[in-house]
Amino acid sequence: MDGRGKTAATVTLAEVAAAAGVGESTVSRVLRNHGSFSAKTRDRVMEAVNRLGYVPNMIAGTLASAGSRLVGIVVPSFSNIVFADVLRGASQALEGSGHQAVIGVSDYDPAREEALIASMLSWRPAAILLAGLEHTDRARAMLTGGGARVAEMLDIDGPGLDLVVGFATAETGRASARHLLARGYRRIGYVGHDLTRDTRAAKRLAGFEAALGDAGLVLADRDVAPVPSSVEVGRDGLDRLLARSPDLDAVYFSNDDMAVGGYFLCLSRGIAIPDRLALFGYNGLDVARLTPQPIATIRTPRVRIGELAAQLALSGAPAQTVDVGFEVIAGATA
Amino acid sequence: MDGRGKTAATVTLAEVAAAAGVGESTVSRVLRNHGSFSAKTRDRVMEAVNRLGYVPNMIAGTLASAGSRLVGIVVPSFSNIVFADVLRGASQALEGSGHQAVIGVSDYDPAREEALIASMLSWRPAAILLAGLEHTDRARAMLTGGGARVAEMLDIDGPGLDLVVGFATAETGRASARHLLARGYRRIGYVGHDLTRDTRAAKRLAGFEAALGDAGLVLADRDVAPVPSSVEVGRDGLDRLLARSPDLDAVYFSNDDMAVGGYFLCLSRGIAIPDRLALFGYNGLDVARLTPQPIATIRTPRVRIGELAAQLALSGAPAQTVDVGFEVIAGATA
DNA sequence: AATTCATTTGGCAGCGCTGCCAAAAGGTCA
DNA sequence: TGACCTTTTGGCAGCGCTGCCAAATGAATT
Repeated sequence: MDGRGKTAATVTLAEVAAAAGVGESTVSRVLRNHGSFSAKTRDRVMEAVNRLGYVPNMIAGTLASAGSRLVGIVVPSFSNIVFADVLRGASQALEGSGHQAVIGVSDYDPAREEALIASMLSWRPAAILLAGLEHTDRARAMLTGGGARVAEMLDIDGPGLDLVVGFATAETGRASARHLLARGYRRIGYVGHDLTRDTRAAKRLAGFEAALGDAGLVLADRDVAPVPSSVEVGRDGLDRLLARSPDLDAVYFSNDDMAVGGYFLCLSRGIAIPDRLALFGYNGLDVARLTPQPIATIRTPRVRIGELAAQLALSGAPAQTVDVGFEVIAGATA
Repeated sequence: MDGRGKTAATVTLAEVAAAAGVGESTVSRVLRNHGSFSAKTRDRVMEAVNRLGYVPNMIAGTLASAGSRLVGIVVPSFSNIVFADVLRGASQALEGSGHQAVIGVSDYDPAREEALIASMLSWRPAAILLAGLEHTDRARAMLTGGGARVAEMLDIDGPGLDLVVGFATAETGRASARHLLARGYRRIGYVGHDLTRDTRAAKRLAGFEAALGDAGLVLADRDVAPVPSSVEVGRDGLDRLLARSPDLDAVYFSNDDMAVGGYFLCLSRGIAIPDRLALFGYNGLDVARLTPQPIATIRTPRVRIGELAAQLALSGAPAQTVDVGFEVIAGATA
């Protein structure tokens, strides 16, 4: 137990073969349940495997057979429930097919994403799953090299590299605006977080503003904090926004974390929801549906997106874009 | 573009060597910046690498050099912020040292954890990071095989296999009880989730009850739902608990998700907090600190735990248990 | 018993890279 | 100029496994 990863006495296939008194290829066939062998042989081999505590070496197996059972996944963050759900869906799908997820976090940084993609490709993964359609040119070039299938998840507003699984991001913003407009709200503000990093949040806002424009309106005011989204940032953003524009009758938040923060501010201040102020979020977050008044939001099938992306990427499906849709949840705050 | 992961025309080290007019080992040395070579040679090699778009094959490299730069991480869930934070910490640490995280989700199932460990070991990882100290015997046996360093995270209440990084789980329960007792609460209930799967939640409850016992008290009532924790389960659990035992003056929740659900129930019902009912959670969850009244809870350094576990496992540190401690956050609900 | 065919098995050449060693090239000094 | 030392370089044998092919075995048929 010296602490170094020296693999003291690793048992190899050849040793198992010798112990079982069969050839190496026979052991390999039995272990992979591939090709034919007699029941007697199988028992002999399995006995030796268990007795010696043999653990197959995927590194060698992959090298020999060309084509790994690894799948690279790059997400912007672990903390955002959106990506946690996507990862969950993807893991589920991978589990079934005997693949392993190699996961990296880009922290919403395209350069980090590029670096992660490069290092993942060096493991010759069967597929790479990414969030969104925005990548550096070099990342694109590496991915189109042809080695691995590529699935871009969550956003379908634009051309993809291979597989694209998601929903129309800008359209979610438009739908949110239409919902508020249909309920008669006219003096609408926006509370958001770092839009330069979170390009999908920026697309939602663009769609939202476009729909307001169609109705002859503009965003009355906005507060955008250059930091990641959180309950706190939503609360403080709404606080600032209302200080500047007390006459707003509705606020669109960049996501449900932010909206929950706004909701808490209203609770603390005794601001009547939705009569005095309507709130609209984005994500269908668990906690936002269970506040005393469920928060109006957009629900997207995130787990399904991860699952479908993984399935398609591993099934050899042709390059395509799959729109899984989204749903407006009316809630009680708008 | 037939969709199969065939790696159309993969460039190999040998091809780069030929293109640069040098030997294979020279290319290898330059690429790994290891051993000596002249500046002129380096430029020639790098030019060829870029021109051909060479991507090193880690599979082959690892096989040849014995010892991979993969680190296996098995967590019970992606959705629970605790593990998201631990993963974030671990990823950060791995990033710096040029390692890749291979992540699996056990869904709180020891058998699945065992299967994941087995399949990760077949990638000959440098280390394996796990949540908690509870594992199947076979999992333990595989892990002590010596191939990879092992770090068990979050819980230090018991013997570990190698490295253990966390805090005294039962003691968090005791501290929670002492806090409530010090504030004068005596009729205390518990609202929890699936304790057979979440063994750490069970340990917290055991500690909590032990501290009550020290004060000559017992848990007045409890509601335990056999499902994963969520805001909704906490809300409904408190609802049931209060229907049965309306005279409780405080409730301990299995975690902050659950406590937030309870808090929302109180808001809806107009139950005065903490005068009529005190609430105590566990986790130091973002949203629980931002409710109009911050929820009393225990904060643990989760990101730090992931980071430290990864660092120690990769640094060749001797087997040891590191207690990173925890903190009682008084909040406004107890 | 001889022939044919299907099933089961073993041998061995790589997969692409690294580590080791020996050889070549370059520098220094007498 | 030649001996000696240092730096740089190339060759090649594996790492542990899989895929291919040929050989051995067994069953069925004439």
